[in-house]
Amino acid sequence: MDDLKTIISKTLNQYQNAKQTSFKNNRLANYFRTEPKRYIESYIKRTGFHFNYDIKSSVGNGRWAIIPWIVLFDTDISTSATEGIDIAYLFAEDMSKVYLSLAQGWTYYHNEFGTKIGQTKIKAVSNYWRKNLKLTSNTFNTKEIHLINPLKRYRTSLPRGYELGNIMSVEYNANNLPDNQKMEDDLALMIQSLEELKSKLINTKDIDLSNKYILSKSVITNKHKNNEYKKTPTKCDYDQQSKSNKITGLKGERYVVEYEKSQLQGNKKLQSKVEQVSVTQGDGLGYDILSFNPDGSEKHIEVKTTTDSENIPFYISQNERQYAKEDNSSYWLYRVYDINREAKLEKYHGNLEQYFSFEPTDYLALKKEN
DNA sequence: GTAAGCTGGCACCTCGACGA
DNA sequence: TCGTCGAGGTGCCAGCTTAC
Repeated sequence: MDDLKTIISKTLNQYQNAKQTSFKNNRLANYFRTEPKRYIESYIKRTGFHFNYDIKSSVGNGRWAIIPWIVLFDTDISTSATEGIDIAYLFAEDMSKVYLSLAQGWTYYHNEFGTKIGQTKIKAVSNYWRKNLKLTSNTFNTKEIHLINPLKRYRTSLPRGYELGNIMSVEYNANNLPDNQKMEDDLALMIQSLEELKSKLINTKDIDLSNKYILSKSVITNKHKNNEYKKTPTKCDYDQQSKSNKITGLKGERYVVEYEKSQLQGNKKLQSKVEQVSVTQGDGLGYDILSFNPDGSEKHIEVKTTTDSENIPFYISQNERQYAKEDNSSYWLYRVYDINREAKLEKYHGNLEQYFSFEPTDYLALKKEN
């Protein structure tokens, strides 16, 4: 199986020649349809990211595409390259470069608004996300990307749509591709950004609703100090951000696993049973880490991690609160903070009501009966 | 008035998924 | 295995707009 760098390098080097040959049963086209999916899937499994995803790639259907692409979807918010927001490798027409981009599907805007207005709309939404996402790394920038020759006339609006749909990106020059490890690291950071964006959507099941919300520019988000509500395009949901920040969360969980093992150094049998169940069994158990007390009784540890101080509030669901009450004797909440500097840990045992106050952050709206 | 550019509609192509 | 259908993409063409 080829790695990410090899896949991208092969495409950059061979695509223009391949375009001169028949599209049907083309070797590069077949390679491009299968190999990126295979590699990225194995990468996600290896890294332990937990989200529902799909991977697609295209060099065109029936004809060679001007801009070949590889797309990684979070299927909660996007299932097609034509709509929603996803992570895309977009190859420049002249194959001089490829962008890893947090990208919007252009066809949605095209079909909804037509080419001219659609371009204005998609640009507005890109700008919105640029302002409202934290740039977690200096790797990415929010400059416009250049996939096509601006002096050339194109029959299709797709390439320009891809350019305008870019929210943030990193450019890889064909003559100076980074090593595979750097590409994987960038992909991990981009997944982190996508998950942050997902947490800020108005409705993750309806991207159309979120787009309309952004385009309306009448955004009610933050609770004002005087219990009034103000209109602002900025959301500051620290809790949601914390929840969505998979990388930070995984780092925190791994930190706790190592910490717990260090506490069980005298009992190798118990030490070997410490398990990151959020990865091995999924999120449904109500806790992240299975560990043990020295007497062998189980500890069910929920890990809450932030990059900032311990005073930053964190998100906890109603189910998690309920689980803490029901599993009072075994339940622990480990609060990991300053994870990117010198990680620190605070531990809370049993019912969380004695340690924290809780504020509701979401409401379920039920239609009133007439 | 005319030519060039832009846009949307439509036709057509291939591929992959799915069901009979 | 074969037929059907949807997805994703491009080319052609007519109609509208704009610049000279």
